[in-house]
Amino acid sequence: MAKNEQFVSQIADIEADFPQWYTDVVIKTKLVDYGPVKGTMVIRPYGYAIWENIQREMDALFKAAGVENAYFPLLIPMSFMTKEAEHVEGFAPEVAVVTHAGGAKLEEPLVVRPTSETIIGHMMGKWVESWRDLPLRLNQWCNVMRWEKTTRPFLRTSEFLWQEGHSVYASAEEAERETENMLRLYENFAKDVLCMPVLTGKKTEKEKFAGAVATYGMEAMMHDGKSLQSGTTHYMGQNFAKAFNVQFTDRDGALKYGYTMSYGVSTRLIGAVIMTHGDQRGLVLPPPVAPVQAVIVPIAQKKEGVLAACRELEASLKEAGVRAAVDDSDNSPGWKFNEWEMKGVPVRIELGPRDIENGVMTVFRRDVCEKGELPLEDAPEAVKGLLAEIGANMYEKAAKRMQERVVTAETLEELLGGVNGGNFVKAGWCGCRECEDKVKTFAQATARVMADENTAQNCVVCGKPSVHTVFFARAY
RNA sequence: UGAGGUGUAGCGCAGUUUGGUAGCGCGCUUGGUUAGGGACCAAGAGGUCGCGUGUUCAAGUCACGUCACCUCAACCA
Repeated sequence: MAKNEQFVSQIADIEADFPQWYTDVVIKTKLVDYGPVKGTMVIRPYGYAIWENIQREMDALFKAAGVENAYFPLLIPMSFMTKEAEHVEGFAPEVAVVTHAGGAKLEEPLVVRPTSETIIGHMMGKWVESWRDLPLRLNQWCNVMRWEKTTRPFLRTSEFLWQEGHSVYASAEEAERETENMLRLYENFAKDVLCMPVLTGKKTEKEKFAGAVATYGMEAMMHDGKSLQSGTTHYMGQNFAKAFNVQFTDRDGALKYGYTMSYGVSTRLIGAVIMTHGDQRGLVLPPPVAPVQAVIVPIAQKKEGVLAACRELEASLKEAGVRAAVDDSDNSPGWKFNEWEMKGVPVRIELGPRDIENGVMTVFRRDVCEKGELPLEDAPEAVKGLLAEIGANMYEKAAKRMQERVVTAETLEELLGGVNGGNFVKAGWCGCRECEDKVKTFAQATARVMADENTAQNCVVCGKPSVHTVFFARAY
């Protein structure tokens, strides 16, 4: 018991020191380790398995929507980056540049992709000739590099894994619609797969992607009330099409520029999941992405028949499509309980001589930390039902917390009070950059997304009529 | 880039004030006993005290320099 307390105390207090709690959890649960180059992280097998599950689930949605996977080069000629003026301005400070290769200085420096709009735009310019080639809808799973000044595992690292989707359409309407559709796809993914509620909406001019006409984002609320941008979609208009000559001959025989859009989510989603669902014991993983959904802990495992019964249960769960595992290590049961709880496994099954005798299994739910008993008969169906219930409960819990912590403000003081209390603050905004900047200076909060409808009367800063109702929050 | 802090075993730390044989807890290895919430006993392995220069009979400890990391600020689809 004393030992347990000592161990648990190694994880920072989630209420008192949330950033430290986060760091403790990602390191101690062996999700990641720090890389030798500053700002990089090594994703360990347990962390990578979460990413694989995210990839698989999201890929299925993309395929169903008609998006195809492709791959483009890591290195981009510097000249590509400079073709779109705003784009280069936005990314220049954080690109890594390759100046030497093959033992000699390169004629033209190459940038390590911070995002692939330019190189994909370049290729699309070659591939698109006719209206029959459109729409062209591609996605790639890859790594990108952005040389950030301060980093934190998953939330902001110099190199990270993501998917970036890029599409060209013949008309502005279609491209804009796709931008909003993809935002909705992300929102549903957050809900159904990550059990995570998000706020979605259009970004302000100040916050939009470098080179975009419009950016939409989804923002998740972390335990401390700060916001984490967890996915974005961008409508580019013809900005990139013109920079990269993405032209096609339309039905009417006229040569026209296409309309492009892009969208992406990254390993940051893992950080969002950790910070949304985690508790004082460590991770709480949504069942759809948990590498192990049900761990079986044998009790008195050296006793005749115990381990065999565990294996049998494991096999039947796997048969039913549950990611199950038996922990037959030499550690004591208590040690295993704590270890797997810290690692966020949704369901733990304890199986000992007593259970086997009674034809039951002891079942522990990670989301509510409660133990119960279920009959061993029909265990796979029961566990599957439990996993679904856990997922639904995790979403409800997080959604309720978010709802409770969205407040409105009429004045800057109220806004400051709101974000200080760990809330998202819904407030009116006149639409000018000066007022947006004042909020940042006064309350260290930024406009996360704009609500679909303007429901506020006046701008929270200057008092002029409100043009957009904005969700302000402190952000990671 | 500004301010502050920390570098001692895999992890967490004590030791630095006042220079004198390198320590503790956890983890790890081996053997045994255990097992329903981080078990116990015994025996082990593991360190150029971030790096460099200097002072000294003697430096983890003092001085100067340097590097790395952390926190806050700034920066940041």
